[in-house]
Amino acid sequence: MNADHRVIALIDMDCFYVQVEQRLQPEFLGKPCGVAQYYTWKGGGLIAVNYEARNFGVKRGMRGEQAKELCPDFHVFHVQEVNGKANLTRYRDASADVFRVLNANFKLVEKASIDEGGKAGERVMELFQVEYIGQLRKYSLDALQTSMGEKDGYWLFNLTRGIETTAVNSRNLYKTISASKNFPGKTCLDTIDKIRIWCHNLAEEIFNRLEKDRAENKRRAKLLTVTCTLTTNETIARSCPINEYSIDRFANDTLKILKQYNKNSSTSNIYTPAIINLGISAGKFLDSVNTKSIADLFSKQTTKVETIRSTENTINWQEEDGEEEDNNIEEKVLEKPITTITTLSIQGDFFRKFKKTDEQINTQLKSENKTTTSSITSFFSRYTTNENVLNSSPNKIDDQYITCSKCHKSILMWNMPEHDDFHYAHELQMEENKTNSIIKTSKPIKRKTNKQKINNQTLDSFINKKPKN
DNA sequence: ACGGATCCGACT
DNA sequence: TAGTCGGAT
Ligand SMILES: Nc1ccn([C@H]2C[C@H](O)[C@@H](COP(=O)(O)OP(=O)(O)OP(=O)(O)O)O2)c(=O)n1
Ligand SMILES: [Mg+2]
Ligand SMILES: [Mg+2]
Repeated sequence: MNADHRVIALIDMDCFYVQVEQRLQPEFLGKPCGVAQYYTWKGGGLIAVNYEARNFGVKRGMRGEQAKELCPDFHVFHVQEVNGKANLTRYRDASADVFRVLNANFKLVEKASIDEGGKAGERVMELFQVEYIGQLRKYSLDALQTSMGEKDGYWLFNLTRGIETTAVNSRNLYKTISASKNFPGKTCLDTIDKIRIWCHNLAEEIFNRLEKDRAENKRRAKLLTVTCTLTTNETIARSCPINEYSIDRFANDTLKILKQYNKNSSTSNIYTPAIINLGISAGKFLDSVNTKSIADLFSKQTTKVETIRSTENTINWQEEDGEEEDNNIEEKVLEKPITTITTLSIQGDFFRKFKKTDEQINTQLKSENKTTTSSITSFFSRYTTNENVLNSSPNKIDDQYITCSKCHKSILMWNMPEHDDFHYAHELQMEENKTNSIIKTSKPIKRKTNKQKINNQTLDSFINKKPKN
């Protein structure tokens, strides 16, 4: 794909977790609701809020109780809990469903995280006193590089001229699998017994997710990282190798690491300073097919697991039993890690910021804008019922066709939103070509609003797939 | 007591 | 190159 002529579509589900719940309980469709984690502390913390509820001022991060004050009819869905910890499996699975559909229908799909806010965007706006990205064109490459650094300045210079050739990544696989939990206030983990239990709970969740990942993606995590925050407010992260997927091994390894920060006597059950956040993460995935042969191809790589310094001694990671007679515990053998993709950190932040700006612009452009919006259920049905959504073959019944007013082509009814988008994109392109040819005052970016939704049908009749969960 | 989770760059 | 830490979302 030539980066000069490519079209990148951005797909972002509306209030995703809420829709996942509504799909399971359709009686709440059209009602203000949100998804919260936990309950006992002020009705739980909201992590997703639908648009009906946003109209009442309900926001992510609010407590369920506060949402009820703002919106008496507000309904709270609660995240499933397993062993007293929020478990996001339902949403991960739903997300995987979305990506299965996307991957089956598009050549190149990249998972991104585009959100409002963003420090880099703010810094640029502040520094250069601009509101729109195009206004940056009045600054020289030199000026941009002086303020933003050589790399980011160059990127920005080209970006403002419509030049951005970064490849779209085709990978969607996560690089880490992690499970963590806060233990605020009185709930802090201040005894070995409590810590042991939570090491086990987190280990179990990680294990389950790793096993599923191994089956689906034919790879194995090689590194376990334990992260904890103590009441002293310091955060510590330590890693150890994963030799085998096992709940007990994960739990025991985690516990062993944590014990090294216990200032109390090792015979006491009291743990000081207490733990207010505990997390386990698995990463450094390696393909499990041909692992042996691949490992043999490269000379053995030795990786040092950082020594843990305390005033008295230096402790290194070591196996429980001495089977692995690697007495030089300073070094352990790990296979060569997979190559990681690097991207400029500024990119995501920058877009995030200007996305917000765009939304401000939207209010001015309301009347001429439209947006293609549909429910999550219609997303699945539409993109799974047709063999080839984008180029569906025209051997269908006549009354399913409509004539496009712009190009007078006969278009399958359910392809009309996409077809219409084509014209929309085309118009944008023409406009952009005009403004790009000459460097002059920039125009606000023309953008679709979220308000006027066409194709917002909640087409229950199209539902042919329901989750089991 | 604004949680759980993921990614990435800087630093060493 | 590997592990740790912190920032960002
Ligand atoms: N701080 C956050 C942000 C998001 N999410 C979860 C819940 C969201 O439903 C999902 C998708 O994130 P979005 O930022 O896309 O938010 P929504 O889809 O909920 O809302 P919008 O309609 O604005 O996209 O990720 C979360 O748990 N914590
Ligand atoms: Mg969003
Ligand atoms: Mg969304």
